[in-house]
Amino acid sequence: MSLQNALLGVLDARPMSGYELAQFFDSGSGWVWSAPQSQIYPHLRRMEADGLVVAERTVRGSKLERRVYSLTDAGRAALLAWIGEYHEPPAPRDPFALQALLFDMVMPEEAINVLKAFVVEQDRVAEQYEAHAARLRALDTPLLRERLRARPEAEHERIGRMKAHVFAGRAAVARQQAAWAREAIVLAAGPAAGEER
Amino acid sequence: MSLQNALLGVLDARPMSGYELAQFFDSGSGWVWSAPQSQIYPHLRRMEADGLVVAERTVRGSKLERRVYSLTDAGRAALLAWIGEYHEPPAPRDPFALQALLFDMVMPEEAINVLKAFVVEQDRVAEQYEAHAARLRALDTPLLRERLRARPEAEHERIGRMKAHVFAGRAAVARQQAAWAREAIVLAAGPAAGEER
DNA sequence: AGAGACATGTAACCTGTTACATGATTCC
DNA sequence: GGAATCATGTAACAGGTTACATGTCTCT
Repeated sequence: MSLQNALLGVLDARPMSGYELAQFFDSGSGWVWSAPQSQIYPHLRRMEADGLVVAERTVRGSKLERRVYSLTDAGRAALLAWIGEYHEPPAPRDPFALQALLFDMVMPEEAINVLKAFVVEQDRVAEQYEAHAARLRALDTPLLRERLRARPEAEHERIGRMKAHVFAGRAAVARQQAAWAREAIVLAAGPAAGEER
Repeated sequence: MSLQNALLGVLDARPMSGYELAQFFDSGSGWVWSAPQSQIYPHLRRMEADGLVVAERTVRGSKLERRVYSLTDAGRAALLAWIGEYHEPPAPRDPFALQALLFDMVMPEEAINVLKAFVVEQDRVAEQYEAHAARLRALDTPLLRERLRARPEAEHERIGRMKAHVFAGRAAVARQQAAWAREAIVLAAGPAAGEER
């Protein structure tokens, strides 16, 4: 269901082709949801069959067709219903926590190397999230600007702050995990030489 | 791959039947990984065919068969190799963040209700994680005790602290998310009556 | 003429979910 | 005798991944 709502949510900002949506979710911009092309094209067709979106066929040059999808009233209604309801979180499935739970089975140096790579990665993603949060707060991303065109100007700042806060939250989680991993490195090293009291 | 490593990781503590493993991952104890029975039984058969585990068939009563699986050397080696290597995190896919990004589309009260339910849930799971971390730190869970029987006593405390730290980390993330959601409630409410300066 | 972006799709496979099916054993 | 638990599975489906296939347009 979530892929569908992600697609509907982006199409609410502006109509897009499958290609544009695939770019959005395949890399970079799709920071809370990602999906490959091969999942997006068929799903758009299904959503069209279900009446959630309509495709306008347009031609670039003389032959190259694009199908530009936009929300129908039914699609928008389905999206709003989903957003307005609380949904149980998915079952926990955290490969890294699983790995970390078993670190006592390997040599400390191995665990520490894995943890260091984790720290680097978490700090990296935290920076990305923070940068994106800043752009949203400044109302300075292409998609947000499209979105705000349909909204009264008085709301713009509140909307920007709400969306920025989502990414700030992701960033905070990543920072937290990096800090956690740094503590884990100390625990994995154990009572090391030079650290005895 | 992770289901497989989760199974191997539990079997390292002690041999178990599919039924016991299914109970472990279906509810409660499987806090970092979960999987239904229907996934576990076939996977154990596959791991047996791959030589990662061996099943000892035993009979309870006069007819009821159980297959008790234990690690082979190959299984243990595969597990250790996985634990000792850094693995790229899975593509981000966070249904709640997606929902939160779109809260500006619905009425503030609706968003706030969803956020309140989220806070309750995150605080609840944080408590569970904290409780489990405390039990691990006290070396007081059945599975950990089994595990420690194969370890020199001098290591017990370090192992307990490392495992507890994993759950403490999950708890910290949950607390963080709850705090984030409380801030989000304020932002969603916006400049409300009585709050003007 | 060729490289790279534009544009849409299919096929095979793996993982995970929901529901169903079957029977034995233990405890009250 | 009946309920709960023990015990092992299958089938159909939904969601996601990797790789392949095809052709157009734009810019150099």
